[in-house]
Amino acid sequence: MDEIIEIYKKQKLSGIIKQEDFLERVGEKVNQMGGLCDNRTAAMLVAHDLGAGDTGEGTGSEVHKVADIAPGTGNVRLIARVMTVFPAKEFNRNDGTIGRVANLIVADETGSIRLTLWDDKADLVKTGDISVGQTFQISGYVKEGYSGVEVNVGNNGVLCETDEKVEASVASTKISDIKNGMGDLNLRARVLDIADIRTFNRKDGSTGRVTNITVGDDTGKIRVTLWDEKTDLLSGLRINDSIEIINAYARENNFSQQVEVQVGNRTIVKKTDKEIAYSENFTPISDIIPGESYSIKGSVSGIGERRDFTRDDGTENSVSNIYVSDDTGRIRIALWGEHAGLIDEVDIDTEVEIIDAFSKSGFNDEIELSAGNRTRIVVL
DNA sequence: CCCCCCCC
Repeated sequence: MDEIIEIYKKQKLSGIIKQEDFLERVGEKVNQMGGLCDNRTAAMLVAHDLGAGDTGEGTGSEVHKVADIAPGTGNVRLIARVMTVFPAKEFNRNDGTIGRVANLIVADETGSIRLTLWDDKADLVKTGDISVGQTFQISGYVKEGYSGVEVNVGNNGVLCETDEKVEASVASTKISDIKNGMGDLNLRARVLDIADIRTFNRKDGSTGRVTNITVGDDTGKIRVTLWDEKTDLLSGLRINDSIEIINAYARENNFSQQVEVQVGNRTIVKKTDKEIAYSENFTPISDIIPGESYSIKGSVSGIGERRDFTRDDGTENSVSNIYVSDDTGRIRIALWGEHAGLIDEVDIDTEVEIIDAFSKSGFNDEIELSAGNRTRIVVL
């Protein structure tokens, strides 16, 4: 209580508010923050709310925007939403005490920045009092860290949850820059294809759900894998929607050897209004070599028959074939399953786009494309 | 952590 009164005096608040009212408001603040604020922090915040100019470290009246924070900014106050929480770590100080440190990524409408929390503030991560999606009033000091400018919040800093609504904007990675192993990945992209949801059994006996979407931006496209409850997002998605994927990670798929974006527990996927440019990269037919995925564009130059067959494993399927020609050559397309019906929709000379078909050396050692369930076909 | 590249 003494320290609250000390702040009351130090901030020369007697001309603004009665001491007892100040104490009451501090109490309200503590309750409002759900126990996340101590008395001293709450007192500084109330003082700030009352327009006090110097409430200690970083609590000057100006609220900084993330984009304005530079290495020389000094103490800052910001209001930002937690985008990522990294686990807290302990370390030994030279004086024999155990220090704690934790990192967050927070964002406001101007960008995102890393917060480094020390000791008591880092403990809030350990106790689960800080999680993705919460918005905080933050006061700390700016420092150049390992991965750029960051805000350090120590014992004199402030980290208080607030109800204030903050639009979070995070720098996005271009698809062509995505590398295996990347974390903390944010993308803005256009939905190009949406697959069905599949269920599978885990080794522990539980049932999982998984699905994929293909997304593109002006630098390329990538397969996105959504797990379990994240597959529910599909019901709200349509092809050509613009989406933001926040806090995803990139992993090479053991099966395809391609890097994919993984949408896990902590990843946020949401639609945006922003138009995202994407143009399909069509390969000239004569450049196709076996063992890759390609998109081609051309005119139908041959139409075969539909055939129903039984696979070795007993499942039924259908296949039909068309030929497609462009300026550089002609190729056979095997149309599997639902694509087999395409032969009824096209005539000779119909323009088509065959997107994401897999090339292989087929019948008579000729290169052909397989249009399977990862392939999208557009009839123009 | 899951999956196709199958037919004649």
